[in-house]
Amino acid sequence: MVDLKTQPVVGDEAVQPCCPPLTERPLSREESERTAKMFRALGDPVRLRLFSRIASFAGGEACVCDISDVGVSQPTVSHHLKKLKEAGLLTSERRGTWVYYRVEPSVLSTMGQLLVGQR
Amino acid sequence: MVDLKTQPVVGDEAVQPCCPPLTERPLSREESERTAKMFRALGDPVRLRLFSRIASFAGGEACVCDISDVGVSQPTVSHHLKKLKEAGLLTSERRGTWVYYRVEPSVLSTMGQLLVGQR
DNA sequence: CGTCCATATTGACACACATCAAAGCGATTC
DNA sequence: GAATCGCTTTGATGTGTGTCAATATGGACG
Repeated sequence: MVDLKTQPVVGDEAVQPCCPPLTERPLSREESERTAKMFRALGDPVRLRLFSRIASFAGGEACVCDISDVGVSQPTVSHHLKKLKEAGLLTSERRGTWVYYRVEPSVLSTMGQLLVGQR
Repeated sequence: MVDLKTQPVVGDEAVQPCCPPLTERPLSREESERTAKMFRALGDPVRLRLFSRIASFAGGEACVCDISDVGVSQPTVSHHLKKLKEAGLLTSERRGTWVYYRVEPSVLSTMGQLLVGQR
């Protein structure tokens, strides 16, 4: 049911231990570019709802059809899912007719540490 | 002078616990609107650098002059600081000739909990 | 008062982006 | 193969936003 064989990286390029907490030292330009992309991806209400629906779905993944009733057209849903994927927040896999999205495992804790430091 | 548009988006824990972790349950439309505003504020590289510089500055606050060499013009810096303030992430205070910005205390942990749950 | 300094606001402009209808594509079923 | 379903891509459009130059504001100091 839940297949955890995939352990992809975050974003289109490989990501090292990302960044220290925002309170530790000023971000460099490159760090800020990379990090801003993730925050911006969650900076749209529709994307945030889609992300939250996937993250809280039973099994940790959701078919597009499970989450697409958020008040915008289906192409728009697809557009937002693509953006979340490009930001490295989601991964997707086609299984038969359906496409399943799941939250990239490392993302939540990485962004969390950026905000609050060591857990 | 009290500018209502600069009041924090996140409420105090007792008053209004903002939102549960994104993984707990799907966000409502209102919750997503409110929360997306904060993420969007950090979704620009320049703003993220400014925020990080303030957050990591000695004393927990910084004068605009301390942080404004981020590669854009002075009006643009001012514009970004205003946006961060409107999102509830920063507060500002004028002292003599200078204006000091500091991170709104509750913000980091609130956004952190949104991502990683209870600490 | 006048000048200088630090920051904010205004106005203009180019570009990014959210959105939808329509068309395309992959997989299943008949 | 044809029809259908689930989803993505394309193209068009209106709105949002990052940026700067110019200007305004507000305090400090002669």
